[in-house]
Amino acid sequence: MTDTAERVSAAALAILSAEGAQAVTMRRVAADAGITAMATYRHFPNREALLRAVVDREVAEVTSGWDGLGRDLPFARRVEVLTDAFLDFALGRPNLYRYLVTERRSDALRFPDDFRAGGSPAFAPAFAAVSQALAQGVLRDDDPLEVTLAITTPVMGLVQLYLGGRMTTSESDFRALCKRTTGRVLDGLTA
Amino acid sequence: MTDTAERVSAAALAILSAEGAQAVTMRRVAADAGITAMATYRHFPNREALLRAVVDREVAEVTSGWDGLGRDLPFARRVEVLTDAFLDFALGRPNLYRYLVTERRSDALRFPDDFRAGGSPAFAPAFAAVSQALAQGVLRDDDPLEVTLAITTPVMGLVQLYLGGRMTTSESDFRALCKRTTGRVLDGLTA
DNA sequence: AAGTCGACGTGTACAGCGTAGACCGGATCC
DNA sequence: GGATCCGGTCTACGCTGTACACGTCGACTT
Repeated sequence: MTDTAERVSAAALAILSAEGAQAVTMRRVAADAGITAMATYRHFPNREALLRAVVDREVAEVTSGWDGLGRDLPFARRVEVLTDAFLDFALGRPNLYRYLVTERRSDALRFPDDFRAGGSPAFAPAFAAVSQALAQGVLRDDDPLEVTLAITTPVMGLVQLYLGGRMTTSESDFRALCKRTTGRVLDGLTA
Repeated sequence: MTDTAERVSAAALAILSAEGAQAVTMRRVAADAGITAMATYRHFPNREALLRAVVDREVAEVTSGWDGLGRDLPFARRVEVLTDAFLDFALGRPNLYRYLVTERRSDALRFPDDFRAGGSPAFAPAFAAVSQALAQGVLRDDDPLEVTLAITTPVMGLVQLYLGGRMTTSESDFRALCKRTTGRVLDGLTA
């Protein structure tokens, strides 16, 4: 990656993080990087590819620490730690997260095959934790992929509400709500 | 609502449903409605307001039948029926649904106050079902709002994955997965 | 009957967007 | 030393939302 390409990426990431994808215009990115709009196309074929490259790198960076997270903790605690890491990302970089889940890309990782293969950096740690808990008999015998979904999707749904401005709660209250919710999923709701 | 305004709405809804919000341009809506782009502004102050009006009406229409849904069924079945109705909407009108959850509006209904007051047409039926099940002792004693979230957000998260093209499953398999997931939430995951 | 007014519509125009295409200086390679 | 390519510029095209000035027509007032 040349120096200029690096500056372009950095500019795009800064705008995306601060103001969201719609604010990332080629002209503005180029201006911030100190070049002409058209010079940007020497480094990225088009706007979409630029955004994708930027987001991919950032996601890889953010999720790189998630792998061994809470490996030695009891399962319920481990889930909390993973949830916190996920929320750090989703709430800490809301524009990035929103773009990530909103964007429809053809090369997206797909359930169930890619997920089973551990291709998704965000899903894999949870999947590993669930698999281990199943092996240890902490969780009732069940399909590990689907159990992982049952644990992770509630938080995704809650984050969707929160980032959509549908919750008045403070961030810390929201985080607590997420943990209570996963707790309910683990314990069940029926009497 | 004048006849022209009605045609504008209809045109906007058609484009939105078929191709998504980004395809709804004022010029195209106007052309489909048989007027000039600027005439549209006689009826709606701007594009955002047009989209909002259209979506609001459609959502009210779609959710109007959800109220008494499955009232006489046992709770688990009732949840399935509500899930199906929700999925009918989310999967049947994906562009509409996507716009709805993506859009950040200042007047959005907010958790917990508006939800408790039953303001959300999509949330209220589930909330009513949960409240009743709590009263009948079918569900373990808990906060009804949060229990409703625990039941509904997994499906929202799954739909986010599905509509984002992150699932290879067929629609019917996906619907079954949604129901298995809510089943797991009701029963709990721990051994 | 004449005058006024508001609702509805058009035409023109502007600034901003992604990006195609032509061009150009300089380094690098045969 | 000529060819090639890389990174950059400038210009331009076809889109977008929408501001603004203007025209028309029915209804209401005087």
